[in-house]
Amino acid sequence: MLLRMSSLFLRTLRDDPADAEVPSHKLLVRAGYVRRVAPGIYSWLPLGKIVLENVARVVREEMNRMGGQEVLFPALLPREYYEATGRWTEYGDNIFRLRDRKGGDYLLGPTHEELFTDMVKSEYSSYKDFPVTLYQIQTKYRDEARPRAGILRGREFVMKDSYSFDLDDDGLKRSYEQHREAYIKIFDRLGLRYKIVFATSGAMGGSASEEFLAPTPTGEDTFVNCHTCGYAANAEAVTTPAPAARAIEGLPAQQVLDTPGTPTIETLVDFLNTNNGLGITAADTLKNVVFKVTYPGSDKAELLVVGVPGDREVDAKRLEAALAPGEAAIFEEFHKQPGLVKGYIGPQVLKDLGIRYLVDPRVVTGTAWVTGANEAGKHAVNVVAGRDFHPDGTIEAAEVRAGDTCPRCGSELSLDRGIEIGHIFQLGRKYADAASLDALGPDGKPVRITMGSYGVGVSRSVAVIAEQWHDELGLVWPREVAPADVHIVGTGKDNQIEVALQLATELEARGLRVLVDDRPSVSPGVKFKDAELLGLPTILVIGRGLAQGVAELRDRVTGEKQEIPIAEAVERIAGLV
RNA sequence: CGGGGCGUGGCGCAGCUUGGUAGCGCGCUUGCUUUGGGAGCAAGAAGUCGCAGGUUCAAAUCCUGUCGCCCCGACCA
Repeated sequence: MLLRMSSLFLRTLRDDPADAEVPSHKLLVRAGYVRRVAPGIYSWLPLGKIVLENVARVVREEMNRMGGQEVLFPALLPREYYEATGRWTEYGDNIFRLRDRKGGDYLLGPTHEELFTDMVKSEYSSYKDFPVTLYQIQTKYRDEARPRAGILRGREFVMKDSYSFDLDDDGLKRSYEQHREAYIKIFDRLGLRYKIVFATSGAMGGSASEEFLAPTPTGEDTFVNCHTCGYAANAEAVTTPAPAARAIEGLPAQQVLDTPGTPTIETLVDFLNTNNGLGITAADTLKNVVFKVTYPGSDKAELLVVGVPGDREVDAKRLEAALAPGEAAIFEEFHKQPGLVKGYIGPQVLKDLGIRYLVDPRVVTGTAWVTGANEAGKHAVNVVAGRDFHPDGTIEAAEVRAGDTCPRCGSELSLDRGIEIGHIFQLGRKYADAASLDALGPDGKPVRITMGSYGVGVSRSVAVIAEQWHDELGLVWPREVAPADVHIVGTGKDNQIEVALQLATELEARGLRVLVDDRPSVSPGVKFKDAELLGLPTILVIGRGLAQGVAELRDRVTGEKQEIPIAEAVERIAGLV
């Protein structure tokens, strides 16, 4: 492959685009890889298209190597497929919906479980056909509430999604492990730094699940990390170690105190310490937050009170993850529930009111709390779990903080941000059940198929690589995804450009992918800046040393420059691949 | 959906407070010079100032409305 800058469809920009905030967005636009068309929708220019294809190629090679078979489904889908699994409703505003001329409902596929399931069902029917793994690399559409950060979160994006179909749970585990291995190879080859973390399966349903998160300051996912034992989990999926239950006997009886004007934890703690000489902290209080929980397809809302230590907020993401597919909204209509006194809610009365009460795992039997007394201006102290109130269960909804206890080894957890580049999970039989996907077993009885679902953000990976691989001068592509292996710059008033073109041809013949800057009458400074911005891993400058038969070889990663004989430079470059 | 910011040639921006010929840098075109760090000189092309209505002799500028975009949050395989 030989690309000539004199004719390459490329325009680099000297300034950062005004609408870009994150490095990958700024650089991919400035370096002429992508252009914005609409919010969250981007065009790929020649160099960007090459990088995107390179990422797709790596993904494809590793998927094939693990035995996956590539298929391609349409992005434009009729409603029926999503109706059967309830997701036409479940996905809400997040899918692009459209109508054909006859008024039929269609959507642009946000994900393709239904199609894969249906295809396997219609083609395969014997246990002898399984296991099988199918995948596709395809454009997905999601009408995100807020696309952001260039191609890190778009409304149209390229994704590899695959699905494994197995006869039993052991088979599913094997397929899952195979994918995990393949993903490790993929992301290693792409030069990405990433962390594999425990995850929740979200709206997709299913059980075992891990995410591949690329740590970046601009990441949208928060995850915890234990530097002692290696435990890592998405904040949504972190489990809180529950302390051992304590004895209730001998604890002082609960007592109601007048605490006028203390509707918040802060005012309450302040009041009790000042007026009652208690010396408590927010962590000694039990905060009770009321939510309305709705489930897809139903318009009835169920009330739920969540109890967390008063020094912690309820984390909306964790709550949603814990309730999925239910959705929680803050309850505001206190006039409809006279039993719940805003600012003074305590769990003592919830059983009688018939309201479900779930607590943070730290609220174990025998712990005593300062909490609401269900009367305006009154709180109660020494309210003991298991004696004065009986929760309906626990829920992982309290915010996670750096320094929290590792659920595996008890050390302190650290908190980092990352971008999800891959997600693998054992889906189980949700979609197989919806589609009645069975294989006929050796005994003539049907066996329900169990599925795994696995995704790689292909276009997102391009942006994440840019996020992780750049410096103040521009992009620095890992060779495997770079638009070319070498960037040859011809600059000077003699025959430098001619020589650069000759070398480009020679290297191309030896199997390298070459980009040559053969633009006449462009000043050296511009060519150097462009080479740095574009970010090919190796730069060869044919310039002022030409008369002496010398070229300058630059390593874009290390910044190292050396003047060496041209012939030697060519050999060195040829030896890179 | 809540909060903040912004809409002026292809890109980045000034002008708006105090109404009066639409400007700067980059990029683009032509010519000459220049060629190791985003060159110089000269001459050009290109904008109904997001849109609609209003005030006014006169609106990029003031008023009202509206649309769009960006950022933070909510939301989100």
